[in-house]
Amino acid sequence: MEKADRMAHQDDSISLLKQKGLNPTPHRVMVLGILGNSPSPLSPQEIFATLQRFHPMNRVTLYRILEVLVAHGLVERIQSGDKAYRYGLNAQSPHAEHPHFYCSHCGGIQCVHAEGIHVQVEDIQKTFPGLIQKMEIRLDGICKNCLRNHKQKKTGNA
Amino acid sequence: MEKADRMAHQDDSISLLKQKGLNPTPHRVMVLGILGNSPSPLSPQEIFATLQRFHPMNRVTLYRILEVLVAHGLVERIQSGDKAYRYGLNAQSPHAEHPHFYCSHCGGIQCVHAEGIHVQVEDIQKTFPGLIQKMEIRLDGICKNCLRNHKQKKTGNA
DNA sequence: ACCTTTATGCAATTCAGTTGCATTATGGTG
DNA sequence: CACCATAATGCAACTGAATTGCATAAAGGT
Repeated sequence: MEKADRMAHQDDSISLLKQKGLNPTPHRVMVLGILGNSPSPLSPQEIFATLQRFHPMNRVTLYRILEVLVAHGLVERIQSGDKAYRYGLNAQSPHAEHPHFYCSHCGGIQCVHAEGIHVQVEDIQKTFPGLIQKMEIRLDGICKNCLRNHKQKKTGNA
Repeated sequence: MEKADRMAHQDDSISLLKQKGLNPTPHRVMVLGILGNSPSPLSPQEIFATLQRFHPMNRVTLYRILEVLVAHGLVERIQSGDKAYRYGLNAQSPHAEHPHFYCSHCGGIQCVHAEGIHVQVEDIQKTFPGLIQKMEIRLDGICKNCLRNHKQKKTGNA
């Protein structure tokens, strides 16, 4: 990646943080930058590993930064399908509700952009006594890559 | 609950286990019975606590039994919204896809039976390169009870 | 510079879940 | 019945993610 691009991304992160009244510390900028550069949500471990390469930081600090970013709406947190959260940038535009696909083989997560998914939360809310704040649709299965790699080996039952 | 009911449930559990070729051990029958009596999915901790009252067993044994039950399709495992799984009986009839509601305040889970939820997995599958095996819709929010308790605090009503 | 607040680091802890291995049923065969 | 094989359970120790408490460093305001 060109240096100018990185700088631009950094500026983006900085202004995002400032918009939310958050101190744009180097650590926060880095975390936000990593999330912004990723096409899919990342686990804290993945973020942590990426950080180690250029900008090592304490695990706890990462958790706390993610916590702050989520609390201020800069980052979305979704169920991963195993036992951990994944983090990704919140779209600035009204966040289009889309399913996430979780590969039970490699543990990877993908965003699924599909028409035909129109769940009317409002309709549910009409009859549901609690307060619905968020909806998450998760698809479980085997991703394209694992499917391909698996086809030859796959023999017999599991 | 009447003794006859309990016995009937026990018989149910036993025959379910036998149907799947599983040894209907007392522990397994107990776990299945607890799940069958619960209107909503339970965490291993909740199941464990219930077991302690009449039928104490080792944590590990519970985990292993749940594992076996899930593997044989007797029990469904869903994401809880915090970090743990919840377990519930699989409906014998073709399991109607329904959302689960997760209360971020008390951590409770409820099944939501709502019309107006018609996600066409088949439509997604047409354009999605991976293999979709399962879909989960999770609603997050505040449940009726927590909502009420929360209002009471705010308004001072008792 | 001084002090307060904020951000980060480090060590220790929690908690769910898992693994390895010993022990106890259970079932089948001679 | 004795004997062995297997399945089921228990116990202890371990893992890995996440959290907490407290110490230290950095940033901001007067």
